[in-house]
Parts: sequence; structure tokens; C-alpha cells
Amino acid sequence: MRPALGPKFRRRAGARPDEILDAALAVFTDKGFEVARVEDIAAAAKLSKGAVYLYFDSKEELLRGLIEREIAPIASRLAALANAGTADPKAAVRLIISTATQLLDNPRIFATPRLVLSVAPRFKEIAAFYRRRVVDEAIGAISVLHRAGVAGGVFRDIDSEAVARMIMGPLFIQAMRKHVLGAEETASPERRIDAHIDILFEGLVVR
Amino acid sequence: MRPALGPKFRRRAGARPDEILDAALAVFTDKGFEVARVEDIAAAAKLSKGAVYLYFDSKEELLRGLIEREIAPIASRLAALANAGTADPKAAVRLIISTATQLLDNPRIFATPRLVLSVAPRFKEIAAFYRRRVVDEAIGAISVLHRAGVAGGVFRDIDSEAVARMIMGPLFIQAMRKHVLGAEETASPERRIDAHIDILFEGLVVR
DNA sequence: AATATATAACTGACCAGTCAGTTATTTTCA
DNA sequence: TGAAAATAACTGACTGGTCAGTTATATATT
Repeated sequence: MRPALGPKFRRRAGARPDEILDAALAVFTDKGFEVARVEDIAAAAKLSKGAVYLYFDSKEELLRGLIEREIAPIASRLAALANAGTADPKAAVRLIISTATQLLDNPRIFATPRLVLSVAPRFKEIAAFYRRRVVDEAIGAISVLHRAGVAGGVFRDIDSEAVARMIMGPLFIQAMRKHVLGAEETASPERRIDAHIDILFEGLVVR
Repeated sequence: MRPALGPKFRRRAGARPDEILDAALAVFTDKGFEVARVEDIAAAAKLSKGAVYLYFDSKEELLRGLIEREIAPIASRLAALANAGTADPKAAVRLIISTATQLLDNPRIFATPRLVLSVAPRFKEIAAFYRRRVVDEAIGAISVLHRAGVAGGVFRDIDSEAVARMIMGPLFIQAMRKHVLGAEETASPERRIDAHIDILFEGLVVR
């Protein structure tokens, strides 16, 4: 019956889980976890719904798989940043801010944090997992950096968690405003980075 | 049939919509908009499901009504803050930070922003409405304050939006961490406020 | 009596997850 | 080599449960 459009499927099961997770991320981001239909995800992965269930036991398992996959690279990247930066803490903070600004500007990358936050009320362990693996790690990395700066006489001796909030907070709220509330960007990333570092390092008050 | 347990209903209906919205806020916050059942909301308001539909046309209307009701006091409060503070901008910034810290620590108050963010992907106009009425207003208020400080020679002349992000970002990320990801508070609100103002005003770098 | 308020039973659409059957790919062995 | 057998990948129709919204009926208020 089918005209000659090539084979309907190939032996490529090894690649399937990743393809399905890609599709899941897109659909979850677009509609939210609850509203997303497994059939939509299947369609986006060019499969039937039944095939999705060959690779994942449930819609929830799809969510878990996705988050685990997306978390891995972040966690390792963070640790690397902190360790690399102890020699020149000011430059390292600069690097963190500019790297994170660029990452968070990217919708594809911000999609997972966004998704985690949206499912957190229902899936407490996912929330806890993300907090430990990403948020706490990030705070830890910044803390290491800050303490190194204090030891080197570069940074003032303030609560490290407060410093972490002053670094990540502005980046995060900007990302939420842009990606979730749909706000326009008024300043370019470069200008935002410069302004952020300026206020963070020099303070707001005239001296 | 019913034994003498008093009348089955006797209230003036005038109070109902507000009671239902209170119940809706509680249930939406607990389960999220999609998962929340109208029957749960009805039960929380001590009504039958049918009765809810006497006051609201749909579940979605319940959401809209709720958000509108919760937004009103915030918007007016913000404008007041900015205008009141032009005489002593430093004190006004201090006041904003300590007020907002306390407000955002309160789960009942953070519930609406949280809800808005969670439904934003599905209900774009709600997101846009909230952005205009709350986020943009807040930025505007801080901007007014900052410009006043610059004019008075107290604050450095930096991009006002960056200043707004440095004020609201750390507060917001802390609230998300606590209320959404379920993190413990490590420092008291007072200590957080002090540290925040210290870094914001004086900067991180030793001079 | 007439109206406003409320209930409980009901309907219809929707969708996660299942499964019997189909199609492609690989292996076996003549 | 090439046809048959075995296996892996996949499909789509179906089921069972859930829930937003409706309706027929009952109770309170004026």
C-alpha cells in the first residue's frame, strides 16, 4: 500500500531514547508536563505512542529521564569552574557571570530549570534532586571562589551564600522574565554582564 | 431525611466568590492548576462543585479571577514605595529590600507569583498581564528611586534596570529556592537583608 | 409564591497505558 | 546465494479511569 518512501523503520534503537527525550523536552516546554500528551511527544519523535512505551515505562519516567540527562553536564561544568578560578577569583567571577548569562539566554538550556520548577510541587524528589545537584553545587562553587578571594585579600569577607545570591539572582530573574513572562530584552547580554559586574564589585553607592 | 444539623446553607452569597478564590489559591498552590480538581476547590470552600459554577464560568475563569484579585494590592503598594522614597533613596532601597524579603518569605504571598509562572506557558495573556502590572511596575518604581539617588549624588549613574535586577534577583531566587525547591533557610531574614544591602551598596571588592 | 442558592447525579471528551498484530532486519542452513 | 525462521522495532485500535461542565431537583429566603 505504502508508496516507495523508504523503510518505515530502521535498526537504530540505540538512538531512540535520546530522540524521544529531545521530543519530550520540546513538548513539555511548549505545553507543560500535565498538558503534554504522550502522543504529541511520539509524533515529534516520529514514532507511534506505543513505541514510546517500549523505551519508557510511563510519562513520569520520561520526565525523570529527561531531567537526569540534562543535569549531568551542568553539575560537572560547575565544579570545574570553581576549581579553575581560585588563582584569579575576580576573573573567575567575571567568567561565571558571562558564561551563565549566555547559557540562560538560550531557551533550549533554560528549558530544563523551567520544567523542574513547574513540576516541583508534584514531584518533590525531582525538586530535591535538582536542588542538590545543581543549586547547591552552584552555591558551593561560588563559595569556594569567594573564600579564595577573601584569602587573597581581593574580596570582602561576607556571607558566601549572599554573594552567590547576588551573582545568580539577577541572572535568574532576567531569564524568567524573558523566557517565562515573554519580556523583551532591553539591554544586550554584553551590557547586562558589564553592569552586573560593575555593581557587584564596586557597589551602588558613590564614594 | 437530613437530621437537624441546622440549615444546609444560609450564607449571604456576597461572600462566596472570595471564599472560593481563597480555596482555589490553596488548591492550585498545593497541586498546580492542571492537577487541581474543581471538586477539591469546592470541598475546600465547603460547597458542591455545582455551586462553584454559579459564581465562575470555568476553571480558567477561577484562575483569572484569582490572579486579578491578588495583583491589585501589589501594584498600588509598589507605586507608593517609589514616590515616598525620593527624599532619602538609600533608606527607601533599604525599606524595599526588607519589605520584599518579608513578603517573599510568606508562602501565602509568594503563592500567586509562583502560580503565574507555572501557568505562563499555557496562558500567555496572564503572563503578559502580570508582567505589565507587577514586574514592569516594580522595575519602574526602583528606577524612579535610583534616578532620584543619582540626582542627589548618592547613587552611581548605572543602568537602572541592572540595579532593579540586583535588588529583586537575589530576593526572588531565594524565594524560589525555599518555596519551590524546598530548601532550608540557612540565614535569618534579618541577616540576609543586611548582607544584601551591604554588597549592593559597598560592593564585593576590597578597596 | 417566586426567586436565589445549593446539591448530587450525570454526560461526554480526553488520554495514559496495553496489546495483538505488522513490518523491517538479521540469522540460519540448505 | 537465497529462502525460511527468528527476532527486533514498531503500529494503532482499544480500555478504563478521570474530570470539567451540565442538569434535574431540593432547600432556603423574601
